[in-house]
Amino acid sequence: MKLRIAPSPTGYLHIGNARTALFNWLYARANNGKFLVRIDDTDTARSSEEYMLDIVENFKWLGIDWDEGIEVGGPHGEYKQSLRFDRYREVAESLLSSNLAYEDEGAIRFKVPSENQIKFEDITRGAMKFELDDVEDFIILRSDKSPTYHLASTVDDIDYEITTIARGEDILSSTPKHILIMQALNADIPSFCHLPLLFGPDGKKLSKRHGDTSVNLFREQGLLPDALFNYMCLLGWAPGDDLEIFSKEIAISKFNLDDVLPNPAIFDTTKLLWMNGQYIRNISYDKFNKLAAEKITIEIKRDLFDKERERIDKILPCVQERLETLNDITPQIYFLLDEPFEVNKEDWDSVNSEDGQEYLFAIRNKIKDLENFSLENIEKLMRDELKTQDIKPKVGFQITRVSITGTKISPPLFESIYSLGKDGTLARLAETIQKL
RNA sequence: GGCCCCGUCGUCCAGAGGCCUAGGACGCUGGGUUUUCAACCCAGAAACGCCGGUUCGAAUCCGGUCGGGGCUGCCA
Repeated sequence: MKLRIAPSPTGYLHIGNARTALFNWLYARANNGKFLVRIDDTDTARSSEEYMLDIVENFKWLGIDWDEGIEVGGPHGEYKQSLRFDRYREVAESLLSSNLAYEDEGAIRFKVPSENQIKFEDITRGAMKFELDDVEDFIILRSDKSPTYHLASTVDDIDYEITTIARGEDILSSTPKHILIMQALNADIPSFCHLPLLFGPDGKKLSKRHGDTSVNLFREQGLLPDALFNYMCLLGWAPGDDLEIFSKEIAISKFNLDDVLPNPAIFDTTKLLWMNGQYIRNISYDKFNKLAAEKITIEIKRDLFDKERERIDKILPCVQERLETLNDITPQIYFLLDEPFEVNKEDWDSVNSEDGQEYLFAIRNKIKDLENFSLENIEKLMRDELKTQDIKPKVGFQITRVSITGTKISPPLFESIYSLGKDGTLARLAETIQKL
């Protein structure tokens, strides 16, 4: 069994293409088959090297690997259609000379036999039947002698011995043309599977007009590849037993193209974000720490100082619990960086009170005298002072939070203070008190 | 218009004649926990497009209808 994905490098890797690649990959892996990646760049005007690199790079990022094709090589050259135009011309010429095609204004058209029909079995859709009367003679070689998609794709599928073609449903109506070419070339007809399309929230084929739907974007937004992978699996398929969060291994062990739903799915990022949060919470501390450092560095556009790293290390476990994407990290740890510190005016006003101010003075003096600046001692000190003054936690803690972190929304208070360190905390408190 | 595909909660999925007074998840609403935001826990609202037929019995099979979508390029 051999499957393939054949992206056209006319744009960054699109989420729809990624999903198609994923299902092909899963099916190949589930059946001990081969998976091949080739580049369908017959549209030379719109294709670019940059897009090709992006597509390949993002397949890898998602954890999709391949046994044959672009970059990894194989018995059929470089797996780029733009390098095989001679081969396609040769096939077009042979079709021409055997009278199965004809010239039309410099182009070559395939002659579709009339009064006949093409039947095939689609893996997810069952029996398909097309009347050839409805299929026009179609161009296989353009007047500039470049091949069209129908020709190039079909010739490659034959030459590379693809046994199962699983692609988007948008090509379902073109399949009779491809079968026609295969028959004309006396090739074996592979199995076909037309996967349901991914729709945007408006119920239309997912495309540019729905905004950026590239895999890149999700990557930049701080999605984990495993989370995206898992989520895409769920678009048109499920492993059963109401299992929703699962590993690639599980997916491979359960996957079957037969089970893929024939109806389109709307790509909605809400659940994806939730799932990403689940994945973030499940990765190891070390891995999270590494990812977080990378993200922060990118966002503040400089390396972290050792002191900053120490502080961030302390708070990260708390941060890991309250994230949706990796991009949510920096705002939460920003108060620990050696960057200009600012208190949000609105937040300050909403937590400011006379009791609060008194509390601030008191804990500042107590912290100054605190010898062992441990998490436990900080908590004890702050709770004791609450009792001394007989005020509610909210009154004392919230004003402290804003003084220390600059905002009402932050990681847990004691951990934040502990991470900031004694000197840092005293400095922040002093700064606030001075402004009173 | 023609050809083709599709139709279960707002969304994703379960359901392959009786286990369905339709299940799970996200989201939503309410509650709990709580020093903020999250996370977490509990509860709730929420769907078989419609009409016929087959059958003792249909979300499941058939027909029609309506609705949505795709293709209809010398794009893929």
